[in-house]
Amino acid sequence: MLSKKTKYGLKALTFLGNQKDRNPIAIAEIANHENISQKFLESILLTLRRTGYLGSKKGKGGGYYLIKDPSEIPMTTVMRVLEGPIAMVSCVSLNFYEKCEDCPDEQSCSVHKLMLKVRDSALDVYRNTTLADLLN
Amino acid sequence: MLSKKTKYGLKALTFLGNQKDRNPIAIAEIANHENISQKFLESILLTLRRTGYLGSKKGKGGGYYLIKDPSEIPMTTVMRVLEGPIAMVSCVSLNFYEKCEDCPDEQSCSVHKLMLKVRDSALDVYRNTTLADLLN
DNA sequence: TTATTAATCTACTAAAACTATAGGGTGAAT
DNA sequence: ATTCACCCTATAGTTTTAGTAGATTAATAA
Repeated sequence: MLSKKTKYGLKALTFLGNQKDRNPIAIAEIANHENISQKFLESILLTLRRTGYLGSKKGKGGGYYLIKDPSEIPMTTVMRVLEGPIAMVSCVSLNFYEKCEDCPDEQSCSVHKLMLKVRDSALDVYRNTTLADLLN
Repeated sequence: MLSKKTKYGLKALTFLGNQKDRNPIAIAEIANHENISQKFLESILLTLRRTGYLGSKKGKGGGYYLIKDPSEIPMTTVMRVLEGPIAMVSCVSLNFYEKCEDCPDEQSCSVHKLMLKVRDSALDVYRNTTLADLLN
């Protein structure tokens, strides 16, 4: 299951991407429009800012805005930042590889074989989809 | 992340599929060979039996054995039984569809769009992989 | 200039849900 | 009598999803 964190993060990015200009938009407005718990969204937007997708402005009239062009925001990194590793098992993870403790031989492991395929297919989707593809 | 339930279930199915004959194999032996908590594996094998993949025999010399040919066990149903819906969001699930409460319009929802692609690609893998493909 | 207001930032806490596992008893097959 | 699957329950641990309280920053009104 996709975590709400990822779901909310994607919706927020989309909402910001759909704006005409890039003026700051308050958390409250995004949360309201997308039916998201404001405090939860706050922490999500913070991590998206730290990743380099969003800029923020404090004080009155402040809020969040897209820093990059939507076509330069690939789902690969968005998913990694919000949801974590794309691989369902660490032994097939590109960025977070770890050997399975219980598994003596990766090559002959059925879980490894299957999850490798699944990872490749998911990666294919994420690599070929940017935020721009999800906008209206 | 793939749950250990699914991981263990797959390993058990593979272990049984790799046997020469179809004699019953005790839970303890499978658990031992695959480094699995025996009690946990017990409940997993039970659900696999109820799904119709495994048969069991009680008493001395008892255990579990494959009922179907490995080529007739598609990963689609194995994953659904062990891991749950293949879709990461219920609004793109074939077998467990549910409308998102927060989302007013599915067609314009970015999460929906993305997860539809991911589901299709995962489904493609699972549908084209049977237990036979994972054996040695 | 000063006070007020509106917003992000930070950290801590808490409730709820889910995961993984353990324990003990029952009953069937040998 | 023994060996196994079967079934039910409980529980520790982890993750998710928030909520609370306050600090910080910036714009604006007095």
